Amino acid sequence: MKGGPRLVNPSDPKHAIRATRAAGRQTRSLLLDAASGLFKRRGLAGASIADIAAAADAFPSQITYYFRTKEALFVEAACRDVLHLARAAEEQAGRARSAQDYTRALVESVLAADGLGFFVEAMTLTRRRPDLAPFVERTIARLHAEGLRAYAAEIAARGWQAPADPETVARRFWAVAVGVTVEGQAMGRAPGDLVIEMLRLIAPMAGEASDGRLRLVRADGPGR
Amino acid sequence: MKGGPRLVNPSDPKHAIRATRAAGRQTRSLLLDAASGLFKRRGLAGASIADIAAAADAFPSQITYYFRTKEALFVEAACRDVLHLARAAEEQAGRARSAQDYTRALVESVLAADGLGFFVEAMTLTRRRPDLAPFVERTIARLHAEGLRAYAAEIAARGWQAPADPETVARRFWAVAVGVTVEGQAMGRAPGDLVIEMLRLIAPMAGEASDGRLRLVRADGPGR
DNA sequence: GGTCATTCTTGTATGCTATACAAACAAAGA
DNA sequence: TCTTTGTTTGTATAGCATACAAGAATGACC
Repeated sequence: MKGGPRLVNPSDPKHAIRATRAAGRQTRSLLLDAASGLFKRRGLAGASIADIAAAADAFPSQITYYFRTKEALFVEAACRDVLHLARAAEEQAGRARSAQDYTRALVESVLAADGLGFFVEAMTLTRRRPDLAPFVERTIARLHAEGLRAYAAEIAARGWQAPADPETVARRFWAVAVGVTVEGQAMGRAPGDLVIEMLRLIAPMAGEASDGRLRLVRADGPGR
Repeated sequence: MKGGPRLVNPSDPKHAIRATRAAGRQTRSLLLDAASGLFKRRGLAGASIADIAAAADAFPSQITYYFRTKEALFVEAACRDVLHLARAAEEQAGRARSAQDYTRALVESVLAADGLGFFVEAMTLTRRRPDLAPFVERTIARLHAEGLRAYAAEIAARGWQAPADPETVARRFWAVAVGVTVEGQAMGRAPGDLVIEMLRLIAPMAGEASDGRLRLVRADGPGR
């Protein structure tokens, strides 16, 4: 039949194509970048496939070729983004000299420029698209685990004592960050206000005493 | 010109039509009910205007007539729903005999059947549709204020002492509820797990002592 | 170097959806 | 009865995601 039509990914139509050749990897990456930028600003419904393709200097069909659906692209971009965000926040916090500064730097970075809002939309999307849930779940698990590692490393390196196990603190941190982000979005609050609100929320969980100081103390100190 | 076409709401095209006649009020209400049911289960993008109209035995055009846009209908339905949810939760909690039971009943009702997920989507929608933000903001303010009133009433009626002012507790409660709901959705956790998680999160804020008991005590007791 | 399968790009077609719009119809009030 | 206003019924349209077709590039193997 003189070639005939070649079906896209005939072996397993459920999975997105992992670009193998250099050009393909490049295109895929450019699409992800463009999607990040537009989705972050306008949300899932606010950015069309045509917009994204145009921003990446590509064809709309290339999006369906590499990601199957717009929503799959959205989730992949959001997950990649939030992991970058978390890494940047931890790096920023790593320069802190006290437990209080550490927490504040972490919170400020995470809430800055509404980086979480993007990922929150991906989280809520999984209700309608359960097939994309595993991707998001893995990302949340990594957030907890990597935050856990960074937290544990900080504690060990600085000789502090933690008021709760790192995993619990990490889960609390992200749950509260999500809640504050969403409410802040809806109420149109400035990032600075969100930081203060979140610090107030997580401080007692992190072990803030009534005098406003964190209970993180040196292991050889008077704490615990 | 023999009548001619009658433009929809020519005076102010920005506002939805408040039904005045009995039939109109009925139609509007049926549409809201149908929208609540479908949106709650399938989300904004998961339910089409045609679906909702069919469920309400109405015409798609009637939705645009009464609500201008699908998203406005979504927000109105979500806000109405979450206020009902809050009222039901407070009524449920009102039967509690201890401060611990009060908190637990409140949390269980709010997290039951994912009633918050619907409203969370409305909150995040305001980023893309700032014109709908005032509606959501007013609802959040009412949630805080009514929860505040109920909380204050409980405190006064039972002679308990609060560890923080009611407004602060209300804001913390809702922020944490939102965060736990979203993470629970994404991680596919059962409602029971969410209740436990949220109780752990808000307990220290509500004044839980290290022995697990809330610090809410009778005013003539040993507390505070 | 020729053959061929695979990957990727380019382009078109389609079905669905929200919504704008037109006009008939119903219900009051003058 | 006539007019105004609210409501219903019906049609048209533009935008969208995506399915699909087929050429073009790439690389492996003989």
